[in-house]
Amino acid sequence: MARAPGGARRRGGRRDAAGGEVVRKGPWMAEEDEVLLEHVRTHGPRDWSFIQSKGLLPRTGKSCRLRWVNKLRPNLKSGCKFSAEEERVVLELQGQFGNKWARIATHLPGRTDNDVKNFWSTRQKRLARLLRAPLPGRSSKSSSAKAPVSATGLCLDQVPFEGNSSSGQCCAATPFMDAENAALVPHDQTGSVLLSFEGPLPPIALATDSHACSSNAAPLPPELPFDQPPYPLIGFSGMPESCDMAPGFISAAGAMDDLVYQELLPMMQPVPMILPFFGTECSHGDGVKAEPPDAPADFFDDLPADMFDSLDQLPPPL
DNA sequence: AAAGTACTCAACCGCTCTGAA
DNA sequence: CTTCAGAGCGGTTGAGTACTT
Repeated sequence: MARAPGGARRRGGRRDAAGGEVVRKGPWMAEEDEVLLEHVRTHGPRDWSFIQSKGLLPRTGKSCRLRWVNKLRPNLKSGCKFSAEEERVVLELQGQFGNKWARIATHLPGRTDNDVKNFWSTRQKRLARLLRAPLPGRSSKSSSAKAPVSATGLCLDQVPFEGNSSSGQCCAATPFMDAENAALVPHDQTGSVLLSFEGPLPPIALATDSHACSSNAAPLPPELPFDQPPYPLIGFSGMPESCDMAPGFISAAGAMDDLVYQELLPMMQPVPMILPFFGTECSHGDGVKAEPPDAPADFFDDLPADMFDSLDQLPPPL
């Protein structure tokens, strides 16, 4: 999806009285990248404002830094969709930290905070559309950013991300449940019927870059034992091993507010009960299409008999 | 094939944090 | 202690592309 660099863009850059560009904005050109890279080679990734003050580039220091961080920095997985494991990490860490994208990104080698932010934003938009409801209250700096969602508490964020990401060119498919199906399940069932995670999840282990398009993983942060193999995504014996699950479906009913539930109710009518996460896309290369919601008839016959043992009982209806 | 919609990505803005003077 | 500049971060926007109808 490469855009032609230097093309007209919404932000044209400030100009002086003579019309000459003082601060250039918009897409970066290859020559600008070269200058920026040269600066980093000689000075390191710092002194960004030096670039502007010395007239090396008609860009602000901020802009230079951003360009470096998001595009020019080595070891970036640019153009590579989030793998299932990466998605899982994002979901988990967002639950822990809230919208601390930079912090989350430190746990994802090759990913920038912008990547994570975009990923999350896309997910939220899709979710909002599915629920036919507006996104949760806009930023105001205090709401979303400061309110991490617990790993077990359901909020809109906890609804799984449907796998467009599974179509990534070089990363593993995302075997997420069919999000539309998820929306068809009453919230008290999505929470308890699926899986019930009580207590803290095990520490995140990073994807072993096996799906990653580039093997040049950045240094790992010290806080987490990334040298250990990833813990099982779900301690769930019945799961097909080929379908490692992202945790998006790990949802608990309790926190979903009644408003959302009321909005979901009409949608739930046509389908009595669907186990949402079984509408998975266990992609094996080509990707297997999710089961359509209206054709789950023999579906359960294929599942191990004991796979529901670990599931909670249905809670009493509201 | 065309139109509409959804998705992705790059880059901006404004605010906050941090360290030096 | 205060001020200020630079760096960093999160939110937002809109163009281009992909997908669906």
